[in-house]
Amino acid sequence: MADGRSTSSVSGESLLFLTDEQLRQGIEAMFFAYRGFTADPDRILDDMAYGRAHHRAIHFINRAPGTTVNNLLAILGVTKQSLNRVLRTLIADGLVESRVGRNDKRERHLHLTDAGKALEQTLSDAQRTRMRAAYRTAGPEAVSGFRTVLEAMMDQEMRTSYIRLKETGA
Amino acid sequence: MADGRSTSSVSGESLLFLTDEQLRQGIEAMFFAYRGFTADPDRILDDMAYGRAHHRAIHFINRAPGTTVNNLLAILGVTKQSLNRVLRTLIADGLVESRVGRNDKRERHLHLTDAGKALEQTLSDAQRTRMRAAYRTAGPEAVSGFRTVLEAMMDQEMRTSYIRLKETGA
DNA sequence: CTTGGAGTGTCAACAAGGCTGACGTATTGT
DNA sequence: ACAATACGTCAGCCTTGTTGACACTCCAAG
Repeated sequence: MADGRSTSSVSGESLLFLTDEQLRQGIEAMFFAYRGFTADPDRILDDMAYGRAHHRAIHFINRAPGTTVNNLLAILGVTKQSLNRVLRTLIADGLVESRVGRNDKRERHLHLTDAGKALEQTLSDAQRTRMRAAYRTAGPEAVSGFRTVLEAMMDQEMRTSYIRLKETGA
Repeated sequence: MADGRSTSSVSGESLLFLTDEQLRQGIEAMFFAYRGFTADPDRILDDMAYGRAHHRAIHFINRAPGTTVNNLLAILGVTKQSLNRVLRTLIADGLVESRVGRNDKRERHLHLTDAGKALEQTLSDAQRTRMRAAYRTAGPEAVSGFRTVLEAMMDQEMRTSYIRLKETGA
């Protein structure tokens, strides 16, 4: 560590040294890339009365229709009060529908309305466009590596959520 | 788009189709991974009176010692009022030093004090530890792809900043 | 059937960290 | 001399996170 160096795994024939400099470049890449990643939906949301928190809620409700509030809470990693404020406006604006659970009537199952789906489409189109461009530029092998590193970077808890969603969608 | 499919670049012998599903998985991977990415320094900062904004300022001052306020503003992509609030506390707490420019006395050149460097080290150690673990798990080829995709995902402006920093450090 | 606890909603208060607008003060360059 | 630049600061606003407290519904166990 003091010499800014750390041993690493072997890659085929070459030994990889992970210097602090290499790691820092990765850190900065994440910082700058995340800014780009959120920029396009942010621009769209700015014109409306919504923010990034609304986007996240809409995204995951669309991804897992009928999900409960508690479930969404766990995925988003915020307090119910924070989520509720966002959810309330989305429901009031007719983008999200909250249905009382059939089996357990305490639970609320969340669904996007047609208007909600339309907004989701608009937002994720914008985000996917950038993603698609980046993927094409980088090429398939790079994309595979990209996903592998991101997965390794998640907390165990989040990795579980991520995998579950991934399998749901596939 | 309606069929959830979009053509892409050719990869050696195989044709890559970027389905909306694949893109969405990438989007979710970014979301979950970024949470992990910031989690460790956030925990440390929570115990002090600082937040993520302080971390960012400290990081880039350390990265480019003597940088001007305007320069930092451009890299961080915030207003001077936002940055100033953070900078003021860091200077008051003796972590950052602001020196009047030699050539142009309007400019303030920012440096970390010893205490500032110590905090920077603590924060980036935590972040690098996770990064190193992820890099090792994923392997060298994945790391290369990871970086390639992230670079392609940045805004042109940010890519320029990123590259400049990268060359500075190397 | 009562009661504890889980799931949910909501109110209040607060903090971090973005933003805009306006203004002041050096300093520099034309 | 004057305009532009670099910086600092005050005031006010927004979003989105936090705690704490409380109420309601409903399920399940005693």
